[in-house]
Formats: sequence, structure tokens, C-alpha cells
Amino acid sequence: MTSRTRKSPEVRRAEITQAAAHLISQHGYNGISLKDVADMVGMSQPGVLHYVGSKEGLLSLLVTDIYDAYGTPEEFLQTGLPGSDPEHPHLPAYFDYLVAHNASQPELTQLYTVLETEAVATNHPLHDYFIRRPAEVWERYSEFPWLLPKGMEWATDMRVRVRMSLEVMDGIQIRLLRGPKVDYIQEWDRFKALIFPSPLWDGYR
Amino acid sequence: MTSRTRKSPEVRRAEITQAAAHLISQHGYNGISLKDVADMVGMSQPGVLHYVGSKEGLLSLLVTDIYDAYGTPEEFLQTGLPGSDPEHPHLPAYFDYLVAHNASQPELTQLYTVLETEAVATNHPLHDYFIRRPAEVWERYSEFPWLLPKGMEWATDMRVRVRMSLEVMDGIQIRLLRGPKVDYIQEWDRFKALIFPSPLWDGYR
DNA sequence: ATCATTATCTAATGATTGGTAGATATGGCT
DNA sequence: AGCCATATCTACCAATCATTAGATAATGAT
Repeated sequence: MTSRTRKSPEVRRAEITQAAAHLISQHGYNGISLKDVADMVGMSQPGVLHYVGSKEGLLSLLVTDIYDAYGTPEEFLQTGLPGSDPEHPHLPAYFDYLVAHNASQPELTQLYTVLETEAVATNHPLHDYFIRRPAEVWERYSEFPWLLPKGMEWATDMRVRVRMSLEVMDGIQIRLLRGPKVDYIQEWDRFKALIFPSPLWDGYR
Repeated sequence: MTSRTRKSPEVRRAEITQAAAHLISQHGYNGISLKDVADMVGMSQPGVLHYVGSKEGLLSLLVTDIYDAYGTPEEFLQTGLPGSDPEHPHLPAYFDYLVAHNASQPELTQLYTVLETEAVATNHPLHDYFIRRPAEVWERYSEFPWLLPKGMEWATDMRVRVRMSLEVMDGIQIRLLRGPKVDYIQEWDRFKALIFPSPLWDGYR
């Protein structure tokens, strides 16, 4: 009863982040309370509040700690991917990396899907974030010439391919929510073969 | 003050259903209260409760009144689709119909996507419903031989094509939630051309 | 007109919510 | 050993929630 465990703010913040990610990925932001998070971390509700400031602070924590550096092209260039030529990175290879990244962190991927859907509501704390995000991603992509095609006739086409790829990933992730279970990577490979047909792409690459 | 508007149960039930669909498609089930629905219908909170019994009753109302007969193969056979041969219905044509149906009712489509995602939580009232649904849909499909291929080498393949098609629809619907806007039908046509390549499919049909 | 049915309301309840104020105890530092 | 900063707690608050109980008024049938 009189034994309080006092941990460093860094550790606590990490614990809170992890607990929030777990709970919200399953119940959504509207489906959880600060008490739920507090119980999982093993402290009182005001204890959690001391770190996050408000319930919305939980989301800020998740977004900044997790997604701002999640699966970026920079990360891809450093990490690479087994079987891909690091000298000649290209768009489908980056998508392969992104999919592998998502598949290896199913909880974070589910969290993203759940929040993305919940944030349709204009009064949702992350509404603006998800509205802004596509433009920001495009902007970030434009820094990497190898993501975009050189030929002009490919250029317009490629935006469509990117859009279709992202739609496919979202679709697979929805499927992962409820089953029947599918293999994320295997399923993506099917679509990749259709969206980036081998002969055409090989010729470009 | 003293003027109560008293309507027939049928009308009221319809009003409540519509209001609930509108609100939940935007904020999710956890994001709304009975008072929100009551305000939109213009009555008191217990007034609404008199019809739906409990908050979960709202969802039952939506599911039974809307989705149980939504875009079924039967409906497809009766309605048909401009440009399709009613004598020889086939799978891609049915999907065209389904997509057109979804695109014509964006609010109901969004409602479905939002609820589907929210229902990952095992304690969500519709969790079991969305778990059961895929098997039920497959069972219903099997009543219509024209949905499934005759050739054996196609049979295994076709399940994959169906799964990919459904994933694509979910993916497009996620995209519709937040923009940038895309044309549902046009986008589906792109994927259809990939999943059901014309020469192959024409040969079968 | 009267009456029974019932749609709708007001009022109240207990639970839960996010958030605040102030007390307390813990761990690092000297 | 003692002190300070602060992590964590208990207690409390106002708001909101779903739900219940009981009163009231509107409608349709007689």
C-alpha cells in the first residue's frame, strides 16, 4: 500500500505509449478511458495525466513518438531490403519495404488503420492530421528522385500506381482486422505483380 | 411547450434509423450518445430509448434494416446493370453492380467501413457480426453457380480474385473517408481490369 | 364525448468520464 | 544523514452517460 514505484519519466512515458498503443489499436480513441491506460501501466489516473496533460495528449504522444519517423524513404535507404539493389532503389522496392515494415509491426499497423478511420469525424483530435498527411507524404516523396519515373509518359501514370498501391495496403489492413487471416506480404506481392507488371517495370528499371 | 408531435412508430423508427446512420457513419458508435440521436430526431432521450430499448438496439436496427438485404446477388439479378447481359450474369458484373451500389449510397458505405473497423474490439456489439459475415457471404454466394467458375483450374484461382476484389473495395472506401477524392467506380474499373484481365475473362465468359 | 392505448415527456439515479488541488513519499544529490 | 525536486497519490468536482420510474398528452376506436 505504501510502496510507490517511482520510475524515470522516459521509462514511464514509454510504458504509457505502449499501453495506449495497445488499447487504442483495439478499442479506438473513443473506446478507452485514461483509467484503462492507468490500470495497464499500474498507476493512478492522475498519474497518467501528469505525463500526457490531457486525453488528447495521449494521441500526440503516439503520433510524435511513433509515426513521424515510420517507414520513411530515408529509413528504407539505410536499412535496405534483402534482395534489392541498394544502388538502384525504386518505387516497388520501397513499397516492399513499407509492407514488410507494416507486417512486422501488426499492432502499430492496426493502430494506424483504427485511428485513420475514427478520424473521419471533423471533431476528432487527429482529423486534421490525417487530412494533411497525404500532401505531406507526397512532398516528402518528391525529395527522392528515384521514387518518381524519369520518362514523361510514366509520370502521370505513376501517381495512379502509387495511389492504387496505398489503397491496396489499406484494403489488406482492413482484412487483417477481422480475418479470415491472410499473409500481408504474400497478398501485397500479388497486387504488386498487377500494378507493376514485370516486363514493363524491368524495362524501366 | 405543450405541443408534442406524435408520429407513427414506423415513421419514428425510420427517422431514428436515418439519424443514427448519419451520426454513426461520422463519429462511430462509441463517438455518439443517445442524446445526439434524440436531438437530431427532435425528441427526448428516453423517447428514443422507447424505440430502441438500449443503445445497442440502435445497431441492431441499422443492421437489420439496412445491411441484411444490401447489394445481394438476388438484387443484382433483378436490377441488372446497364450494359450487362442479364442472361449471362458473371462475377465481375456482380462486383460492378456492388460498386455502383456502394458509390450511390456513400453514407451507408461509410457507415459500414466505420463500424467494420470499430468492431475489432472483442467487446463491440457488432464484433461477432463482422466475424461471422464473411462465411455467411460465401455461403450465400455458393447458391449462385454463375458466381463461381466451371473450370477446375479457375476454381481455386477465383477465391483469390474474390478476396482481392473485396480488399480493393475496402481500400477505396478507406480512401473515400479522408480524401483526396477519387471516383469509386472509376478506381474500381482500374483494379477490375487487373484482377479480371480481359482476354482471359472473355475466353471464360 | 369518452376511453383506452401508447407515444412522449420530466425527473431522478448510479456509474463513468476527464480534469484539478493539494498532500505525500521517493530517489538522487550533496 | 538530510534535503530538494518531483513523481505519484488521494480526494474531489462538474459533466455526461445509459437507463428507470412515473406522469402526461395525443391519437384512434367506440
